Parts: sequence; C-alpha cells; structure tokens
Amino acid sequence: MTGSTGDTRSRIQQVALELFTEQGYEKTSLREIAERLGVTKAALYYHFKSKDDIVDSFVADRINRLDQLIDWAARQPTDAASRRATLRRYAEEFFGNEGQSVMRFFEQNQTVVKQLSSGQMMRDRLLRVADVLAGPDPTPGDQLRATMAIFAVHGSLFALRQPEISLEQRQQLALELAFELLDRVGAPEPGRPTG
Amino acid sequence: MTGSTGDTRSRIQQVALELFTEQGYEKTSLREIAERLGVTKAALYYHFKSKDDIVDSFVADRINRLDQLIDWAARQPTDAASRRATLRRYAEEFFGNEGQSVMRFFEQNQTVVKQLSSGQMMRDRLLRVADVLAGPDPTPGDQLRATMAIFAVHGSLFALRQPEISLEQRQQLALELAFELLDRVGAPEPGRPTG
DNA sequence: GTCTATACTTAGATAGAC
DNA sequence: GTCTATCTAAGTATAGAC
Repeated sequence: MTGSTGDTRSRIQQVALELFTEQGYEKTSLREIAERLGVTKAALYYHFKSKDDIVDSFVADRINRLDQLIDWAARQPTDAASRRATLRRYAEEFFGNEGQSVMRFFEQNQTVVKQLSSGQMMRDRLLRVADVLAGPDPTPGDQLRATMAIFAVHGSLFALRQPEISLEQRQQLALELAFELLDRVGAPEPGRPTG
Repeated sequence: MTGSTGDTRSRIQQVALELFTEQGYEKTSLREIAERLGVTKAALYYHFKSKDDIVDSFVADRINRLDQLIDWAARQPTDAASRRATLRRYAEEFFGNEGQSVMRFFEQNQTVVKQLSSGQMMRDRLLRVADVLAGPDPTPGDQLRATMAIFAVHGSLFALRQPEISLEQRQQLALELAFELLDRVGAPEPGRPTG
C-alpha cells in the first residue's frame, strides 16, 4: 500500500510539519523528507514550488481562521468580558486539533517565521489580536499587557515543564493568568492621566 | 588602515552579531560576513572553528553573567521583594550595553537557539531564573507566572511597536507588568489547596 | 601568526526523460 | 507523477603564501 497515489501531497505536508517542528525548519533537508516518504527530492518539487511553499500550504488555513477570529473580535464591545471571550477563542484555536501542531511549528521556528511570507502574515495576525485586546487608543502598558496575555497561551506549552501536565490543564492555567492581565486593560497605571 | 591586524577576530564577532540579528543566523552566510570585512571565508576559519563557534564566542560572556545572577538570586529570601530585585537585575542585564545586542540575537533566533549548544545553555539559564522566581515547590500557576514575568522583559522590545518608545520606557513598563505578576507568586489560586 | 587559493560535501532548485 | 542529472551556493577543510 506504500505506493498508493493521490495522497503524496498530504503525506509530504504531514512529514514536513513533523520534522520542521521537531528539529527546526532549516535543519530539516528536503532529502530527509523525501527519504522518509520513499521518493526523491524532485518529487517534492512536483507538489510544491519550494521548501517555503510547503510551510505556506499548511499555514494558509490557520491564517484564515485567525482572520475570522480578528473580524469577530473587532465587532465586540471593548469591555473585560469581551476581551476574555476573544482570548478564550484564541486559546481554543491554539490548543485545538491541527491548530496546535501548526502553532507549535511557529513556536519552534521563530526565526524562520520572520523570513517566510506566511510567517510574516502569522506574526501580523498575532499583533492584530493583541491590538483588539488592547482596545482603542491603548497606553503602552495596555499593549504590553494584551500581548503578554496571548503569550501566556503560548508559554503554557514550554513554561510548564512537567510532561504530565495535560493540554487541558495548560489551557486552563494560561487562561487564568491571561484573564488576570486582561481584566486590568484600561485600568489606571502609574504615569497615566487619570482624567 | 583596512589591513590593521589584531582586531579581525572582534570585527568578525561584531559584524556577525549584527547580521545574525538583522537577517537571522541561517540566512547569513559566511561569505557575506567575509565580504563585509574584506577577507575570504577561509580567514573566518582561522579565527573560529565553525559558524556555530562565532555565536558561542559572544554568548559565553552572557552565560557567565546569567550564572552569577542565578547564584545570587538563589541565595535571596523567597519573598516578593527579593523576586522583584532578581527580575530588576535580569532586566538590567537584558537592556544593558552589549547585553542587549546578544539578547536581541537570541530573541530573533529562537530556532537556532534550540540547536546550538550555546543556545541550549542560554535557554537553560532562562528557565533557571524562572525556577528561582517561582520559589520552592511552586504550583504550575506560579511557574507560568514567573516565566511570563521574564517574558514581559523580552516582550517589551517587540510588543511596543511605536519606535519612539525609548529603551528606558520599555524597561520601566516591563518591570511594572512583571512585578504585578511576581507579587502574586505563592498567592492562593483557583484549584490550589488553601492550607 | 594571519590570511588566500582551492577543493570537498551537501543544500535547494530546475530541466527533461519516462 | 516520479526519476536522473545537473546547477549554484552554502558550510567546511586544508595546503601553503607571506
């Protein structure tokens, strides 16, 4: 059954995502991916324009889902409850199904993310979520606060080093901390005009 | 004066750190570094064993300084004031002089950091600072809290996107948020035994 | 002690045969 | 849809000029 055709493209995506996440994008050669699938490098080039293009292919869907989230969030009122709801949705995207594997790839490949077009887009979406969370006309303190709330979700994967902590627990802990940060967005800060 | 000897090694370090940070470690070729200095690739190999070795050379000093910080922090009492003092020292290392340029390199090169030996060491030190901040026998919530406090320092560089915000302001804002997180380490949490 | 010339290996990528 | 062959550029290594 190894020679079954048609799914080669998705098998490439699957193996590539796995290797890119485990050992890094740059450290993973196309030869390695090809060998794992029992084909040659050139075969990969039939299915994808370039190495970058493999990444783009499994990132596009994530971008779309984040765009939907941003649109939805931007239409909510700018209160604490809405910020919580937005972050909760973000966490669900992050921890859910295939979402998590792609997000982990980005977590593991921050450098590459800066160079790749899909990485730029992903980074842009992250900052936009932060912008929505920070609300209109935010103080720098609010900006930092909103961004760190998002990063609490990401950080729950590597900051909690006991492997026995489940993904559900990580998500729960991340949200608790993120809510604590978000609930004080717009609150008086040192150096902020009180009026 | 281009041929002035002796400082070639440090000029390599300087140019390499600059290019690695700007465009990423993998995207920067040795040829590019060599050309910028008006020498050949082989000349680099006289001064450094490998590309990795260039990174190691300017990271070693940072590791030492972080080790000193960790030793000092571990000898402090485990109260909120000491945690603040530890994080303040961390921020000073992060924002200070050459400290910042190397830290920025790591910020920009998270993937590489996982593969390089010096990167592993640096990552290890970060987590150790988080361990000290989280205190003895920490809850997962405390672990996440401590790690995010450190990341507030890092995040102040990219989360605050107005370039006119000075480094001093970033440091100040990062500390305010980090202190808010740290002051609640050890405090009662949902799901934590109160006794 | 400092560097150049040269060459080796492997990477990503392309053209064309089957 | 996949393979063979080949290209360019990367990191690496060494012999030897000065």
